Amino acid sequence: MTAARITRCAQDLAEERGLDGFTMHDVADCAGVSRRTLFNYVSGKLDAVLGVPPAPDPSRLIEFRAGGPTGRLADDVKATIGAFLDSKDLAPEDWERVRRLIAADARLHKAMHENFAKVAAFLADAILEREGARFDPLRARAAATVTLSLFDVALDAFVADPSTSLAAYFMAAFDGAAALFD
Amino acid sequence: MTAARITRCAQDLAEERGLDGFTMHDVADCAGVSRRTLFNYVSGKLDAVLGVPPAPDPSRLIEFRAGGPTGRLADDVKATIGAFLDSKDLAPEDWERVRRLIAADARLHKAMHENFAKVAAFLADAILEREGARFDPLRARAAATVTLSLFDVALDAFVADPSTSLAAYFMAAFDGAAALFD
DNA sequence: GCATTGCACTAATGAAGGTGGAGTGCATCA
DNA sequence: TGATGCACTCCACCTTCATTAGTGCAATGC
Repeated sequence: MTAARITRCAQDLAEERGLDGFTMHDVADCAGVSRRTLFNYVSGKLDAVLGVPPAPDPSRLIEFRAGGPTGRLADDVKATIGAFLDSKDLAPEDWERVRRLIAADARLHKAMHENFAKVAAFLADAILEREGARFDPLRARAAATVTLSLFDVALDAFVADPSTSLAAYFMAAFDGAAALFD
Repeated sequence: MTAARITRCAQDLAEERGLDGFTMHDVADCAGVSRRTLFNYVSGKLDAVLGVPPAPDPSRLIEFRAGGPTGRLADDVKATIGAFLDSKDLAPEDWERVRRLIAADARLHKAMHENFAKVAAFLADAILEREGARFDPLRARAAATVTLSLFDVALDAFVADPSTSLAAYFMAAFDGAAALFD
């Protein structure tokens, strides 16, 4: 449908001409909507190219806040973020294209980081709710920052070598960080 | 002596005029050395203002690589970084001035981050040596990135509220991250 | 003999100005 | 009610220029 068409057009144009080589008017023409309408589907140019970011699954968040799915915080963070990262159901060649685009322009890399930063902040709030007084604001901040930095590690690894999925790299980075705190 | 004089002059000038409002020639005149000699003491303008970064203590690094001081990785990382952050022996009012300068100019904040990034990379190498095959490159990268992000949390907290030392904030952030992996 | 310094050079940065296009609000239309 | 046209603001990027940061090298002085 329209959002997918927009993404495909934006990616085609970005690969051909680079991020600065096409306008949102070009994308709109390609996708068959007006430029104004385009912004009803994507929040900006970078998201047009990257595709609409997935929304966190409300039921998983409810479960997480209630202490699930396993009861162990680390495992539950892992499961929740892993599911989020896997929720973007792209074919391998689409992931490969996203990877190439991210590698080619630091602004896209930064946008990925920033999109995930929102998720990490959300998760920190959820941790505060779930864990109560055990987590003060500094701890919540540390948790969010660490989660985000592990995403960065995973993203860098994915861009460098896409034979492993972003979610799997995140899991590995998470385990690596856990080993630091053994 | 000379390095301390350079730092004091650079800080005076930075507080009066902002980072762009004085030249290295001004600092040199104030400190009583030539501009050329100034660079024998500091690597650049930002380090003139922040003071020369401490060097990691070689004996502590040797101890760390050998599996010390306690044998538990998390405790040893904490102890080693804590000692490093405490090794800059400034009076409270000097720390307060550094804090004000960092808060006033993002470039100084960034320089602090980058100075610590070198330490974090060093530590990751030391972890690789100490822990051997248990830590592959991705794990080492995750460890370094997490350590650096916890420094960022500590630095932000210190700039916002300097009633606690940078080292103590780092310890608290480290414990907060450890709680994430419980 | 080594640290300081002067000098000349390159590289980097900030300021200022301009521009195209991103992003947004609002009214109209189908 | 969603799509669209239109007008507007804001912003990122580019260019130009001047200043200064940073650096290498040779000379000097203690």
